[in-house]
Amino acid sequence: MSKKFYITTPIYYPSGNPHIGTCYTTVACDVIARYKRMQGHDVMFLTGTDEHGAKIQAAAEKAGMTPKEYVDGIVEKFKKLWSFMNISYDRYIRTTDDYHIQTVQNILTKLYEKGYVYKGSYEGKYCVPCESFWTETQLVDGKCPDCGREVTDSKEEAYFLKLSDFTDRITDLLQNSDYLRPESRVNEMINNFVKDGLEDLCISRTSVKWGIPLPFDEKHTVYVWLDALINYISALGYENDTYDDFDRMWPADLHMTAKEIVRFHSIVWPAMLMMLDVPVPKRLYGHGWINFNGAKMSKSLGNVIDPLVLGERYGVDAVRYQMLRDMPYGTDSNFSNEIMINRINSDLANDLGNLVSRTVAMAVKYFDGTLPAEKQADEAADKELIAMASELKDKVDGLIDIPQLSNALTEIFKVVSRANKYIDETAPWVLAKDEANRPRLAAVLYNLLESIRIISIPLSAFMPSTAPKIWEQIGASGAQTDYESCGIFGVLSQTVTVHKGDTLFPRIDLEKEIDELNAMLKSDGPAKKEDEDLDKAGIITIDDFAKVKLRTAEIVGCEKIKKAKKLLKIQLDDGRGGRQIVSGIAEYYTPDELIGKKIIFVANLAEAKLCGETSQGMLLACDAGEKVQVVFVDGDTPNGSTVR
RNA sequence: CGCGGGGUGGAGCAGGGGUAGCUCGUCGGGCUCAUAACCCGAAGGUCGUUGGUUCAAAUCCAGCUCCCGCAACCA
Repeated sequence: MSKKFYITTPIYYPSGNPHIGTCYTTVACDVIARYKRMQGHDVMFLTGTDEHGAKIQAAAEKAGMTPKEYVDGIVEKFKKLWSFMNISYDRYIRTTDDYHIQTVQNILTKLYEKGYVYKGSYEGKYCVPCESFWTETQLVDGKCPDCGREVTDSKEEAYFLKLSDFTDRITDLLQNSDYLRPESRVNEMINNFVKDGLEDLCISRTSVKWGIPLPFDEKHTVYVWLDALINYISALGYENDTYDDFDRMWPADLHMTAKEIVRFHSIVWPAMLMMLDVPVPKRLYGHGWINFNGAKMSKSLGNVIDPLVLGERYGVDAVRYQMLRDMPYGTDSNFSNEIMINRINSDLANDLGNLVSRTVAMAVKYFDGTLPAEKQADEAADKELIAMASELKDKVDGLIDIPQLSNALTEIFKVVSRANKYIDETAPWVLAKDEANRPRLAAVLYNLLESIRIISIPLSAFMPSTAPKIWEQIGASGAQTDYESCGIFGVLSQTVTVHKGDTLFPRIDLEKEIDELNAMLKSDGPAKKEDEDLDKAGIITIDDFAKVKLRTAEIVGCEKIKKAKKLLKIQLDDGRGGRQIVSGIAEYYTPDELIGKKIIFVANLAEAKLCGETSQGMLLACDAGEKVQVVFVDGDTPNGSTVR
């Protein structure tokens, strides 16, 4: 009987287009899913999109669409990308699907009846026009951060999830099981969120319309995170009639996520399941981020690399390979065009592609493509290669389970290297010079073809379209490409026929490629962003501008605020008795270099407190690339002069 | 003294008490089957810093320092 294996990606939030980070998570799941299928498991691979919430609502309004229309468009993009990346998901869930909504409502009813969801009140600052609650710290100048209007102290009734009852069980789950991996994340969660006792989670909003209504109080919609987490079981048919896989597939064998959402998956999710008396998933893996040229991946920096573009240029399998190969276990990885191209050239073109190419070429050249049955082994020469190839399956099996995909690839490529070395050691071109050596030459080529066959089987999970091309070239087919046959050396026919094929991975000209990619980045990077800025702000009138009172002042005192990384406390001589402002420029200026300088500041900005310090205004500064440049005033302008 | 992770040859990483290892790059050599690919060899490191434990520390402990996330604040 085959064992089941249920693996999930997070469901992605479609407020923008998919990027390489979501792509990594999904490809990693795909590799594991493919590998498990190959091993004969009954696999369910789930991905999807998380389509409710205020941000979607806002993005849709801006685009002049209904939320549903808006997400429909984005979902198409996700599905297109997954199809392009060869993602073999079995099911795609959308949180706007009826059956999911039904499950969420049923679960909430259950939790409510059990007393795990209770009505309380949410206290905070409320902005009436925006219908939004804000915490003290979110306020801007004590006003609504969205519209800038006054907020009032307000209480809103809200529903809470009684996480506080589960502190002990969650602590136990995190510390005494191997649920959360890598282990380094356990301390992070315990110290930050669990140690002092879990707090009940507010799980309903009246301000967000685009969400699932609470079945027992329709004024409220469900907090998106709760809605989202439930997808892992609603997609199996838990509390709905659309699917019927829950008993067979649950608990999940692996939830794959990126590290920033480990918190919800390691605390809220298992607690919810405990409340429902449903078993918790077997494992949660929080992988690191892909950093681009050392900086955090971000759209505002214009360094998002479009997986579609990369895939079109280098081939989908090459991109899949590089992402997985360079992501270490547990921590972040670096990405740059150079890293990617070097990886493709050295591993895929030089080592793997060339190995296949030279082996097949020799079989064609010396035997017209079909090996003779008569072979002559040389145990001393053949032993190591055969041993390494034969042991590969077990090694990769173990690493896939952990899951250390990068190390699995390393193991596979150790055999590739050994095979290349074997060619050098046996020097087939020398053997070919003497007819008497034909049986030995045939054995050498056979051993190489077998090694390639064995390598290509686990590799087929990572590079699903390359493996069949290899099989075609080395004359492997049917059961010779099965998972089981990967553990056996000597499966290919003794008189196998090879077929010379196209180059698997053409070498890439590094310099030329880098130039072209940089040119692409420039053409749709910062310029585009500026336009968006303007669009967003809209056109203002001279009267609007007149509301802002700008004045000059001299910096007479300046010091760092100790508890803050970015803040400087600045004393100004504004010609009217002085004032204090706080500015977030500590990373770019030292107090000494500012004292004595004249600057321009906003004089009629409402007072605010930052890290306990009062700020009575704001100095003008401009973004200068990565840095911030304060606007200084030359000459002997009197302090307090009006700027207009 | 907020919470975590990390500082190992030019770059990226592995190791986690007992001759410092891998990939890429560099230099030299070999080979000519192959995608200017492949194979061998060499150079290059006081394993961030100071002190401690130990017969022995990159590894354990303490202090310091720098980097990167998260959290609080870029008014």
